[in-house]
Amino acid sequence: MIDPLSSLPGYVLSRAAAASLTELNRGLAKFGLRHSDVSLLILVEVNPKLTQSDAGKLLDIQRANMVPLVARLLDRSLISKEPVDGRSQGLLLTGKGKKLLREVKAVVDHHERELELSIPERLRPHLLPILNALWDSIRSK
Amino acid sequence: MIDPLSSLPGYVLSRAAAASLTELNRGLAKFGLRHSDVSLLILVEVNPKLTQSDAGKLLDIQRANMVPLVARLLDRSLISKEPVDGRSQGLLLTGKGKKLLREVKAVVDHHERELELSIPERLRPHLLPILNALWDSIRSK
DNA sequence: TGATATTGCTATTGCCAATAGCATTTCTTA
DNA sequence: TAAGAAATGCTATTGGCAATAGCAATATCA
Repeated sequence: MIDPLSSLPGYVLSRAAAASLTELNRGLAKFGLRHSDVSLLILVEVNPKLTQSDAGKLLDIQRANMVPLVARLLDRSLISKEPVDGRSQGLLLTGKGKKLLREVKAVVDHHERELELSIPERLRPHLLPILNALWDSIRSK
Repeated sequence: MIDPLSSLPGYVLSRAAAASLTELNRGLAKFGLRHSDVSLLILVEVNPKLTQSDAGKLLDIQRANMVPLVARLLDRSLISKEPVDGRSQGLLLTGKGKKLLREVKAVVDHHERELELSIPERLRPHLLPILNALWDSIRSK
């Protein structure tokens, strides 16, 4: 059985990412969270009062799609909103959010470490530069 | 605005993949195809009479999810089925499928080339080995 | 001030992956 | 060879995520 796809970077990139997400989401399930929730929590943690729109720009998620994501975390009191001006509100981690995030981060860290270890040692230094170069260039189109 | 996510390989992998897929799907739209359609077409082209289940294994798509995918391509007469034994059927490209695939491949090739060119030259030789290592290791869990 | 941009939102659509379960056929092995 | 196990294709459903179009309120800028 011939696999003509494993020589296509774009295809392998997508497959690897899908498999990695499935794996990560499996680990996050016990918190009732998805990877997108976690990415927002991490982002808000280091950027308190970040606007929902700005978060979307960093996460590459459109405004309209941020709504249910933020709403879910609000419902669970993991984040809160605080008015910045008449139309925008800053996002903040609640105490509950901070506490949960500490546990969640252990899962994320483990996942990231496994990912690093899964490639040959000599290639590891190139992992992040390559991925970031890909992202930067595609996103800026 | 601090971006704590760009140092997480798993996160950047997913973002890069999502952006890459969006880009590719934009190019495929004029054929009324999605990336998943194309991956199956390419796979069947080099593996005539490949079983739907085996295709799923290579594509990392579950049996149940192969059904609508195959159905769509059958409806458009891009592939056909031929009995292999009492329960399985082999997939084949039709003439129409082969013809369309030739055009589609130009778009895919262009996309893949852009991807390669988007990373610094010295990193290019590492691109496929890294991605394939990631995929292999995650998938085999 | 008037035009333009931004923010957050509603509503909808489509793709994709996961899960559970079913009938039929094939394989295995005792 | 008969019985249990596995494989194949499928139905049906669910949930997550991204894309699009459009709206009201607010802010910005010429």
